[in-house]
Amino acid sequence: MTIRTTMEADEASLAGAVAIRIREMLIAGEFEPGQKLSEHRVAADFAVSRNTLREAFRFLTSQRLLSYIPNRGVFVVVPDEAAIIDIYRVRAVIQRGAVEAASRGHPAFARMRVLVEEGRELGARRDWQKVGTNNMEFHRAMVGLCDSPRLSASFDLVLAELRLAFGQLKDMAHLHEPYIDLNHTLLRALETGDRLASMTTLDAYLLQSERGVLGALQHRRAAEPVK
Amino acid sequence: MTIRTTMEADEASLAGAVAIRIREMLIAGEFEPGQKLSEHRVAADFAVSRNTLREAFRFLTSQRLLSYIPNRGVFVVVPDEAAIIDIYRVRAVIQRGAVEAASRGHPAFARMRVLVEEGRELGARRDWQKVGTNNMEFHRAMVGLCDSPRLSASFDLVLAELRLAFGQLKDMAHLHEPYIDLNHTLLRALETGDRLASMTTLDAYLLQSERGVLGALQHRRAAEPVK
DNA sequence: CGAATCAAGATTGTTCAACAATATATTTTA
DNA sequence: TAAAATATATTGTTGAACAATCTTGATTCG
Repeated sequence: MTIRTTMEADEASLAGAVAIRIREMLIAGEFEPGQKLSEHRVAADFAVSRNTLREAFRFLTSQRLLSYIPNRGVFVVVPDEAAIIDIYRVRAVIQRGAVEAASRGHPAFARMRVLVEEGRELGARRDWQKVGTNNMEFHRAMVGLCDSPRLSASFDLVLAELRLAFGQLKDMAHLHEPYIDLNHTLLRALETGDRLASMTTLDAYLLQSERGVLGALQHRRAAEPVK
Repeated sequence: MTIRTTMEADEASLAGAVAIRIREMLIAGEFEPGQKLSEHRVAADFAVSRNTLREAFRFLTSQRLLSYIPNRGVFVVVPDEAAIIDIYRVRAVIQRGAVEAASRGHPAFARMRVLVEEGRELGARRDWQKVGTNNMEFHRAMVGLCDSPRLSASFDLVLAELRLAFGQLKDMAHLHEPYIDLNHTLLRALETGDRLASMTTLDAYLLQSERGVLGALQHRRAAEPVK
């Protein structure tokens, strides 16, 4: 009997399962940015009742993946520049907290090491899709240094939003390539307990990553203006 | 047409209104800690349908005020020691971020000043209930220094959880009294741009506050053991 | 022609009743 | 007494229905 405290979507219930499926479709970019999700249609597509679907919608809205306008319905969120900037502000605060919380021999390091290695292999294979996921997993693991379920949950939230943003970009191609090495450098600094180097590397990563996303975002805006 | 992006409960919809009412009752301690909330009964009490109530429950679950166990129902969350410790870990990370983000003449300072003043008056009147609320509002305002809606949202989440914990304590009497002056000191350090003093004062506040809550919590456990 | 008005039409908001699936309580049996 | 079986209550989910609100398109008027 697992307790569902917070935001882990429960596959147990149908509503939860539907929420998970929709979330994966959102992250995979299978909906148009800003698209309206009709209760009738989506309920029919997933073969569930409207009431059940509405529960799933509520869940995804609380995850900031869908936006909800009373009496008008539910829409696919399109993270704009302000959202990206804010997301990276959250990341900076939380991940700096992780640097300060880092203690020698913390179990999170093991996972980070595995992920760095995996990242290298994926990079060699030019599988940029998976490199992106791997990169996020690495930073998720890093936040694990805080040993704080709530900080991890908050971090997961902005990360999911970031994935949504990625999914909406056309060619995020090798947007993540440069970070394979940066992550390695960061991990080494963390493991040796060098706070200053860790902070510097982290800040460099965040700045570069944010710029990359903002750039790609602007590129899209230019290609596909307001309709 | 206000967009409901995130977690602001929408009074617009009935489900949202019910969620807000239940949340206020939770924070006011009008439910037993750990109490099960029957869908039938609560739906009848609030004169809404089960489906609508379930939407409200989902919302409050995402707020970590209710816990949800599939096929068993929804229960009033009882923050334990681990939760309190984690909450203060989140507070430390976010509020330290606020200290670093603090910039001269930031609008948040105005509000903080008002709240410090109000806190003094409430303290003089021995209205400890409102002193508690005022204290939380002060720190909420402080997080506003980050200018990050998402950090504020995360902070609101843990603060709501903390209020739930307070509501479950019998005599939180003047648990908040010492902080009236500490908040003033903190504000002064922030406004003068003295990062070091700000950090020191913040850490002192968080440590003291956490101890106070943990102590009160242990006191309750002793008085009312597991049934 | 353009803007405001008004009436369909569609969508969301909410309820209700029903039934299946699961958990809880009670009784029976060993 | 302990385990098993039954009965009862609760949650999970559905479908239909109707009210409230939004959207659309035609109509009218300036």
